[in-house]
Amino acid sequence: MHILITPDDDGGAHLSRLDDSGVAIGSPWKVSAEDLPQEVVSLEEEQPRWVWDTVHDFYPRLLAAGVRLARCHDISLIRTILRFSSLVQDPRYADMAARITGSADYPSADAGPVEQLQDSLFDAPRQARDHELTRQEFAAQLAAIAGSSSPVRLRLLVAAESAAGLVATEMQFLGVPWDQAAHRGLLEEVLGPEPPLGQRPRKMEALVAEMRELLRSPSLSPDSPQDLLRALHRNGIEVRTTRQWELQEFHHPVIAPLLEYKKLSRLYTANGWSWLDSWVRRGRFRSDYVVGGVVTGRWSSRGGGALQIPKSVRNAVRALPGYKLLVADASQVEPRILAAMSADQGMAAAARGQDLYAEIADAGFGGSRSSAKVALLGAMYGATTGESARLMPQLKKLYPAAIGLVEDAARRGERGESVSTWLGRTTPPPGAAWEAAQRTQTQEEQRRADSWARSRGRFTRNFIVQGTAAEWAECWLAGIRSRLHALGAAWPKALEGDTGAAGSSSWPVTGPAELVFFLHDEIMVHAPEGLIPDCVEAVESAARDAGRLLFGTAPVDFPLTVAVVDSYDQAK
DNA sequence: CACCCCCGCGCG
DNA sequence: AAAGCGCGCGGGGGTG
Repeated sequence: MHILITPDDDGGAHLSRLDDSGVAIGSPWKVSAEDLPQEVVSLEEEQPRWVWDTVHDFYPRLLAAGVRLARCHDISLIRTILRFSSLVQDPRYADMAARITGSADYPSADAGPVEQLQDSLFDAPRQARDHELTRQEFAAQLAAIAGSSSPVRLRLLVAAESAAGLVATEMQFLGVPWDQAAHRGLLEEVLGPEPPLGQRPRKMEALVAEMRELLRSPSLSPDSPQDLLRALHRNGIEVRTTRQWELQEFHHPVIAPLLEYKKLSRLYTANGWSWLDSWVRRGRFRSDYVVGGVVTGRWSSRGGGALQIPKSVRNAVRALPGYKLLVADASQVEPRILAAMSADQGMAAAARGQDLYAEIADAGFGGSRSSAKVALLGAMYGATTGESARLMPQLKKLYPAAIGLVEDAARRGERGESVSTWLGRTTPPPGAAWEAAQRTQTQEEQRRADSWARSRGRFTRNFIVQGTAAEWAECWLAGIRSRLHALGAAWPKALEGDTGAAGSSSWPVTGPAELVFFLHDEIMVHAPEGLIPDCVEAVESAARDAGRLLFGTAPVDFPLTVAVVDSYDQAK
């Protein structure tokens, strides 16, 4: 059973029941903004799949009203996947998706078959038409999937991606528990007291004075790469850039304070007092998570640099009293994914244990784990120089199927072709740069075309691995979510309305064990101490399930590193 | 003034 | 110059 829900101008919604092909069962009905949460709760008892254009339309306010939903189909997220997927063979959905994403006046423009609805059924014809057009797109998505070369894979991807939309919204709603006082203490210790507006923190100012002295540049402005570069050159330090790793190569008294300054400056500008004031409220750091925000299918984030929380401030991420943070990290996901997708027997054998790199080192790199790791990362990223490139032939001899798979993906990219992940997410078309590269005349143009092709090859090479790893991670995440949801339902209602344990009276307790963070191959659950063993079991069984869902019986393990801690810095 | 690009660095 | 993949963000500096 599907229930389609679309927005109204007055904050209410239009709802309708749809069958398994997306065909309407009966007529849509209208629900006011006020009645919506209760209506949704009672419909949820039928265990429907909620169908909406985007999770943003309704889910945030449903969460605020204390409503959680089990499953959905997120038309916008699925549009992004299906419009390019090479598994979809009928071009009609891609055309529809192009119209929707490309023209601002859709859906009112291309009404077509629904014109007859105009005069009847509703007092608000335009919204009725929007509801019907949304239904039509949903039906078109189902048809595209059913007619694809692998409905099984696409259905899994659609379920995982839609569940990801729910998790992302829930994580944004909850926020990462953040101890503001601990963060301030840490800043004060490293940078000195919070400076007045327009001034540097004391410890940074002291380093600036020291550098000006050492470089005999009284007006040096270390925040300006140009200015800094000139000052370094005047003192015989012939760096080409002011990057850390390059500065490290030089021996000069100014290097140490300069590197220290850069470190402090980073903390101050990226996660200092103003960051705290902008992004942390009532003990929670909240950010927008953008599911499918990366071409490969990874998430991106908007606001506060949520996916770049530096190690140096992770001590401020703290469980509330009586709670713990469960931090689980999937080890070496990308090489394991490569082993499974390529069905490379040798690499799969190496991927059966806890440390894949060590196994590969023993198999062909004289036991050198670091060599094995550099070689494998180079193979997945497309290294062309240095140690990594030098080790490639040996790696290819050991694992011909695995290395063949990424090399084939690279060749396809170089030719301007597309590649796909295991579940069917496909690279977007190369676009104008590729067209231009086809019409080279001068040598310079040819050189740039070659450079573009190599770059595209590195992208497609990595895309299949990074993208499939993202699919595994979303399946893992969805599995954790549904297990925690079940745990929550079984948990005594004691926590309901109880804000004492949380210590922050204004925070709604919406469930006992919460997914609060996700970072590509790592998750964080915030849960009462007593529930932690169940959460660990949930996280581990979800990882096993994710491997089976994608790769069936393929003999590749996806082991986790699990830590139960009070603050994030204690993990790993 | 807004806008855009580059630089550098944080994360996986 | 470019440089092994994918991101977001803040600051500098130039442009209109």
